[in-house]
Amino acid sequence: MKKESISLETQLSAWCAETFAACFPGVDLSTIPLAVIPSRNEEFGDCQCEAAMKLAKELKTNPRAVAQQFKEKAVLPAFVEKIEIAGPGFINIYLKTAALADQLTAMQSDKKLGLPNLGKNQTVIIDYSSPNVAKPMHIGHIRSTVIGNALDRLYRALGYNVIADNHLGDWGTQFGLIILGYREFADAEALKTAPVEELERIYVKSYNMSKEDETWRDRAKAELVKLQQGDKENRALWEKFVELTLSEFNRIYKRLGVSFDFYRGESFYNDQLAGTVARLKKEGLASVSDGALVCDLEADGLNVAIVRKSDGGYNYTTTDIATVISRTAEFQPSEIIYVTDERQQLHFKQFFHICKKIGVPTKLTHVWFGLMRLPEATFSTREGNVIKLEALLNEAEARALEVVKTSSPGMDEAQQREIARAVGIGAIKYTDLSQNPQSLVTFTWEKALAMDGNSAPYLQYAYARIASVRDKYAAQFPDKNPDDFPIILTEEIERRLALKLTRFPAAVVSAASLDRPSVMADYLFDLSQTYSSFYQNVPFLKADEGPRESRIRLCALTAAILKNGLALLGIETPERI
RNA sequence: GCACCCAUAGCUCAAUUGGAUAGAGCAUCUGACUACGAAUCAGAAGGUUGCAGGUUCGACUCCUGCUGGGUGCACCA
Repeated sequence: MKKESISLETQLSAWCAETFAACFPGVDLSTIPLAVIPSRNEEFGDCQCEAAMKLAKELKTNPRAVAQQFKEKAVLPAFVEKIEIAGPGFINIYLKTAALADQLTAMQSDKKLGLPNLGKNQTVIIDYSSPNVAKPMHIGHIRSTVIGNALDRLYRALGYNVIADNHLGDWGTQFGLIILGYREFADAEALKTAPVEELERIYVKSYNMSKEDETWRDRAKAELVKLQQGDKENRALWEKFVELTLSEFNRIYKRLGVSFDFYRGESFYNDQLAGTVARLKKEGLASVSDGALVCDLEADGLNVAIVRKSDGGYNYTTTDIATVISRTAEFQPSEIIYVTDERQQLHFKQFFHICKKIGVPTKLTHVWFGLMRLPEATFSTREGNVIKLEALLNEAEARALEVVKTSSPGMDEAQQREIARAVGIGAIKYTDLSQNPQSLVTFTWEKALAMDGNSAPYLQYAYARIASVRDKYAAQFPDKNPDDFPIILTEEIERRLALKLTRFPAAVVSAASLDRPSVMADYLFDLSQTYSSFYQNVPFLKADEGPRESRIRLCALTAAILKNGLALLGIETPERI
């Protein structure tokens, strides 16, 4: 990587570490966080270092004195204007404005906008979306899909070799019920027009019958056994169910701009389950209890996990362990990330623990999010109060279309629709991505489809305005190239914008390493707010030559970051909205 | 009963993982379209961070105990 594309904070962190080492030669600094971070408050410089206070705690001395010692010893890097000691021992750093301009120039000449190649030669598997076959996707599925996809994009942007795997729920006891129900009361017409809905109807009906009718339950069980033993007819039916479901899911994924490298459902690992259990037994981790084979994790505070049912069948703990073993052998990933809702926390803790015990070296991460609820209650298929994902997408596009029509009445209809699609889908995604997911979410249409304030359309609007400025500039000054002029930061708002622009790479790194797309969304919104203020308060096209070109360049870099940053969240940026 | 999670402005959420005066958006109020797109901007108002203790230079953040809500806890995934 080119040296100038390393963020200023990264360089300053290294500089601080060196200076502290010089001040305190005998002291072990390895455990002290020495990083330089963006200032928490703009009035206290551009960046700050809190290490003096942390170090003072370690040394049991006065933090201000430590900071003072640092300041006396410090030889300022060329791009630093000055440093100041403040408060209990903050080291506030002021950057030279010219250095900021240089940093922007370097970013602009880099196709990756300064993103580091952190993931070189590392494979990360992201397991997300993972819906069940024969059940329509509803609004509860969107979070895993959208968050997982954003992580996918973030890791890829940082150079990781990402494998996106859709671990479909395509195997299990429900298929006995569905096969039986299908034979008895499938509606051929409904199966054509709305296949997954019909499969679900069949399942629900069959399930309810099994609860009341023992004979029915036994027949379903028999169908399941036949399927598991490879019976041709049942196998063909199962394949048909999977195919019908997938084709419908793919239609939704396409609308969402989501794609996977693999669709390896649970069935893919089916023939590895017996071996997995054998391995657990061999390692002495499994024991028989009430006829079932279990891993007792009581000692680690993780209850008991069943790995083979008393009827000899396997359950999802076993499947998940087998999946990890298989993935590790095939891809040697450095990490596997799972994106699911919070209800599965215990399950993941259990099987991560077991994997560790059998010596799986891979880092396993569970990214969980709060359950989606309706204002009245938790929604469930049985209650019949689910909102289907497609209905949500349709509604989003319809509402966006209304807005587009009123604000751009002259546009032809096809373009209006295309924009409404990007804006509507973007709004939905952003709603899920812009908040820390670890709290339960109450679904409201109003919130899901927010179009102003902290929302995707706000960011898209900022982008479209820049695109418009760019085109107007090109039309008015066809013989000029802004890049032939230097970036000069004279207005305070220009400097503030510049500082935020330089922090794009750090935002991406942070979002990925915390597995929180919301960090990226926060950054982009903050950037957009600063840009909007710049836009509203400083003339571009009417400015004198020089400042004019410099501002056009700031606009261009902002546009590039908005476009790329939103792309990392899977959100499109139309040139006109 | 045990475990995990959540509680911040009227509402929806932030707070760089222990830092300086807790910040945004919506809603409310006041201003700004004969400058580049008003899906915008400038400003005002809004807080005992659920409660009570504790740890320390410093707590929304960590510890203990409560209150209220959510979710799990043996053959569904």
